[in-house]
Amino acid sequence: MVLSAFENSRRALSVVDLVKRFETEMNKTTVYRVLERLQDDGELHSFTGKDRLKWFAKYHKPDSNNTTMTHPHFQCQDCGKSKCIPVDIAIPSLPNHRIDSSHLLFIGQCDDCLA
Amino acid sequence: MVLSAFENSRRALSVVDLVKRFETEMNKTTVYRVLERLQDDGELHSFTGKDRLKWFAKYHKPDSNNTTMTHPHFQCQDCGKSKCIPVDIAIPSLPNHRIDSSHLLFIGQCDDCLA
DNA sequence: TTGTTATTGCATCTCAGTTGCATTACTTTT
DNA sequence: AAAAGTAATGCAACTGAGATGCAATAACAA
Repeated sequence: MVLSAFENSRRALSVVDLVKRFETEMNKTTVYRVLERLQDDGELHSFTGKDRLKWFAKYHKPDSNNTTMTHPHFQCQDCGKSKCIPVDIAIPSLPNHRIDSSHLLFIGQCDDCLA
Repeated sequence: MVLSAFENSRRALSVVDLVKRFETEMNKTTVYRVLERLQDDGELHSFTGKDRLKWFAKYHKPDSNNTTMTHPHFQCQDCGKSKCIPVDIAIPSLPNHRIDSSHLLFIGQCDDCLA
C-alpha cells in the first residue's frame, strides 16, 4: 500500500510527504517502519534531500559495470521534487582511503519547472 | 576564532562538534550565526554529512575548468570524520533538466581507520 | 554624549525522526 | 478450536538539530 505510492517510476517521495499522505490511514510511526522494512527487503532505497529530509524511491538494481554503489539523485530547487538519475558516477580516488558508497545529489530545475 | 578551528586543512567540522567545542566560550546560537556569516563571506562552505548533520569546511575556490559547482566530500563510516575531496565530478546529463549545484558525499574508511 | 547598527545570550519553539509500551492481528502448534 | 507465540500497528512521549524572537551588550558614527 505504501509501496504503491511509488508507482513504477523513478519519482522519489519524502518521508514527510508520505506521512502526510497516509495520515488518515495509518500512523506516522507505522509509515516510518513500513519504509524501513521495504528498504530492508530491497524494494525501496533511501537518500537525503537538499533540505536534509529523508527520501525514498523504488530500488533499481545497478548495472553490472557499476562504479558507484549508489546512483545519483536529482532535486528541483523550485518545486522540491526529487528523482533518481539512472547514471553511474565515477568514484574519485582518494589516496589511502577506501570508498564504499556515496550520497550523490544534484540540484537544479526539473523539466516541469523549466517549461 | 571559530574560523581558526578549521586550521588551513581540508578537514571539515560538524556544527554539533563546533557547538560543543566552544560551549564554554560562546552560545550555541552564536556559533550557528558565526558559521552562517563566515559562509556568506566565502570563508567557509557547508554540506550535509551521512548522518544528516551540517558540516563546515574552509572554502576552496574551484578550478577554472570546474564541472561541479560543489566539490565532493568524504566521510569515514568508522570515525565519522569528514573532509573535502579536491576533485571534480562530471555532471550527469538529465534531459530537460538544468543542474546548478550538487551535494556529493562519498562514504568509506579514512586513512586513520584503515591503518 | 547621543544615536545607530551589529553581535551575543538566553529562552523557547519547531519539527523530523526515534523509542517504549500496550494493543491488535496473524501464525503456528497442540 | 483453543492456546501460545510472533509480527504489525497505534499512541504518547522523547530526542536533538536547527531556527527564531527579543532583550542586553558591544562597536561604531555623528
